[in-house]
Amino acid sequence: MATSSTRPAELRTRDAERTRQAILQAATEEFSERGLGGARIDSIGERAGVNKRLVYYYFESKEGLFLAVLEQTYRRIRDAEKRLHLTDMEPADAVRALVAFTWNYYLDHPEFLTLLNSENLHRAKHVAGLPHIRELNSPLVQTLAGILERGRASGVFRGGIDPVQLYISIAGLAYFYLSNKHTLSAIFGRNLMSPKARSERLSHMTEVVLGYVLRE
Amino acid sequence: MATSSTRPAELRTRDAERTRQAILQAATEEFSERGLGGARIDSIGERAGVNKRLVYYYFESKEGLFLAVLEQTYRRIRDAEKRLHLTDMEPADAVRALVAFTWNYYLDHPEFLTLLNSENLHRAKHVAGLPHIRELNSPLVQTLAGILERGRASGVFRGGIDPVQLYISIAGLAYFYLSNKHTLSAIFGRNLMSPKARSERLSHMTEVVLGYVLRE
Amino acid sequence: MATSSTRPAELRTRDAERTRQAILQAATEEFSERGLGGARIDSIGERAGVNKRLVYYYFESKEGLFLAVLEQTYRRIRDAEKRLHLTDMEPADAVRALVAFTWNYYLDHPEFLTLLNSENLHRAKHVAGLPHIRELNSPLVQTLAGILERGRASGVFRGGIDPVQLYISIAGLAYFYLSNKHTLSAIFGRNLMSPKARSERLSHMTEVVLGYVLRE
Amino acid sequence: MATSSTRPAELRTRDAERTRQAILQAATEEFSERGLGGARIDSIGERAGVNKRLVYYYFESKEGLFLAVLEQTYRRIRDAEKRLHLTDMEPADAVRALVAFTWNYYLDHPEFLTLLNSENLHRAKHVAGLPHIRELNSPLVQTLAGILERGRASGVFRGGIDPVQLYISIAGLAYFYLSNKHTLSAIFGRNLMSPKARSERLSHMTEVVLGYVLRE
DNA sequence: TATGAATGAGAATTCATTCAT
DNA sequence: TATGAATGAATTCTCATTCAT
Repeated sequence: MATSSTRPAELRTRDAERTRQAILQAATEEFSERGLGGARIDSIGERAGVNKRLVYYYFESKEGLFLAVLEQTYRRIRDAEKRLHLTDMEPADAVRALVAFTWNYYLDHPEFLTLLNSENLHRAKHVAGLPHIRELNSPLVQTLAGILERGRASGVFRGGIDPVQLYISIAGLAYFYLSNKHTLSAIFGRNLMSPKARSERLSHMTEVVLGYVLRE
Repeated sequence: MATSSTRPAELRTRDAERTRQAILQAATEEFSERGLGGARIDSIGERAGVNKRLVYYYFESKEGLFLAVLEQTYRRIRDAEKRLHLTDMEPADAVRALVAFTWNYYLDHPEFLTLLNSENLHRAKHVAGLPHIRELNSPLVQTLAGILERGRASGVFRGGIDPVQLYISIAGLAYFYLSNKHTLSAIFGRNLMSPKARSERLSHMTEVVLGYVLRE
Repeated sequence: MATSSTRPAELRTRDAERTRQAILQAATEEFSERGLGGARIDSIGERAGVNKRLVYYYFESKEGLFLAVLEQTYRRIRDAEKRLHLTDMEPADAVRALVAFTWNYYLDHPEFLTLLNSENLHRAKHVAGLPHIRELNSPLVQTLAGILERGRASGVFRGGIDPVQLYISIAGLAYFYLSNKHTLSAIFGRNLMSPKARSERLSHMTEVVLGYVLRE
Repeated sequence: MATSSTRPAELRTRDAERTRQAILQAATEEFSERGLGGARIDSIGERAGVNKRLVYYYFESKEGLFLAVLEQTYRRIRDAEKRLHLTDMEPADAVRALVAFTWNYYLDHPEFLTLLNSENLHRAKHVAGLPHIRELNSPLVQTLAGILERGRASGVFRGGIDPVQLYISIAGLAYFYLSNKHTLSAIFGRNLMSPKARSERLSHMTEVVLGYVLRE
């Protein structure tokens, strides 16, 4: 049991925001590891080092908590994207950077993939109810449109590329590999997550994307 | 009552097999719609129109049933792949056909995507225990290797392409779009599943893959 | 715990109807003693000597069980009313019999009063959803109308009496005394339930009703 | 912040009393609508617009609050009764006035009925513990005794009427109709609370009571 | 093979109440 | 006097699974 007596001193506090964040963090891990259905409120309380009842105090219900986790998860990737500054780069470099960013972000934040899977299993019913849903839309799509246009204008990129399609493709190239790493590793009998394998995957992805956007 | 015990043996067997298949089909739907954790044995019994107890009679446990569903699902896609006959085609046509097949199969069998997600959420623990696990490996990888070599030899394809990477990329281009269609639709505010959108996606995917494999 | 091993032999059976009735009986007592909100499913299971889970197996939910209890309770009083045969009596005797029956039924079935109170606390939301709700209507109102008419025709009863009003009045004369016996006893400091007190109440009620219906 | 500690004492006291009353009023509504078991301290705090913790500050516990509500409720009806001045009237008029008062008070104070039901469900355990319990006793019983005696002496009333019985009967005639208005309306399929229906009920009640007390 | 009845171990959620400020 | 934070003990309900026939 995670009663207050077992909590480390720095958490044994009446700091609401800290408690809220601890729960959110614990929930992100739990939902990410077990899915919405498999996650246990008990377990989230324990991970956060708080009384289970507090989860309800702060988030109303399991679904409310899941929604809060989803929101934070989306917010974080959008924040990371904002720090990319692709517009300062040459078009081809910008595309390379985007592919690398996508790959690395998914690699470093596996919870993003599983949470997305959970939400899609539930047909996006949680995010669909969000008031600011369109803000979850990646600003990268706009940025990418600009990059593609710049590349086309300077003659290095082919024309007629839909930035939404390309954005989805870049994501897909990274996503499938990482999201299905367990079954792929088991079936191919090879470790897809070794440093070498990871490096090869990023190279491959970059080549695929550049092979497509670059004018021959 | 005229129970099966009064029927000739082969009829009894046929009924048994029919019942087994009904359960398997119902389970495929249930697991696909709700995930492993969210699926209900009760619900599977109802969908199959059989007593819940029979589920245990035929499949021992929920996990055993999930494993059987996974096996059948993999078997079916492998069977479909075998009917492709890519070796009879020109290399570029073969790649086009592979991309189209992947897209259409995922489109027609959404359960494949969600079941794979579920299994990966559980770190492939079910398929990992399969005795014939390597048979789940797609023969297409070998076929694709041959196609790439043929293309390279005839000068239409670039060299140095890893067939495993390419296979995963083709899958990923289709998978991400379809697996995340709910969140993507909600966030982009556009219907990704309209006939037009689907057709555009396939075109895009094909261009990306051909852009990569074709020698400039 | 009320596991099967603690159940008496005659209940340790797979007789569905008997189990159902045992639960219904236990629930009637529990709801009657503690109200809908105060009743405990655990406690009902224990009283019935069955696994708590069975309550849900047979009645879906606490509210479903409450509804079943209400239905049975109404059915029972209607059945008892049917056995009265008031139409065979002289009008004044019939009224006397009706008053006595009402008093005695409430006295012998205190659960009827408390269940009715609970249902009214919930604004009749359970019975309101019953398909055959009008069948809960007492046939006595029709019978009483006939008695009043016979009495009026033979000159012993006054005219213009609304049978619904009179039916409610007779019920009310008994109901208030019995339903509020605890507070009344506490406040008046006298035992309202002694045989003498009970007999006096019935006499009083009878006089009040006859004083009203009889022509002076 | 300018807290109450900076205010003069009598203002602080007035605020405290106001808060207490707000809680009491909110609790009356909550207990009345949901019963003792169904009432929520949270909800009472919200209704009163005060922090839930204050409820405990002023009333110790949920039961303590319920008791305070009961006391106030009884006090109010007794106060209203005191304003009746039945002794100034002719006996028959006094009885008419008492019936009308009872009916109208119950009609205007539905919380009295439900609170009484709650307290009886709990076998009067709260009021039983009150030190001044006999003060809850209606002075009307004494008054009624006097009226009955006056009426008998002047030859308009019959003799031998127990004022306690009559008091309970008058209450019962109103109580049952109003307390069970939801089930009765549902079952009879007619609106018992329309102005016409209410007026008819009062007429009926008055006739019943007068029919009983008046000498023929 | 088939089924209705029964169960124990959880699971989410509720709620009165107390703590710390 | 007032309040937000925190808690433990229920309580309803769920669910995979087993029993008995």
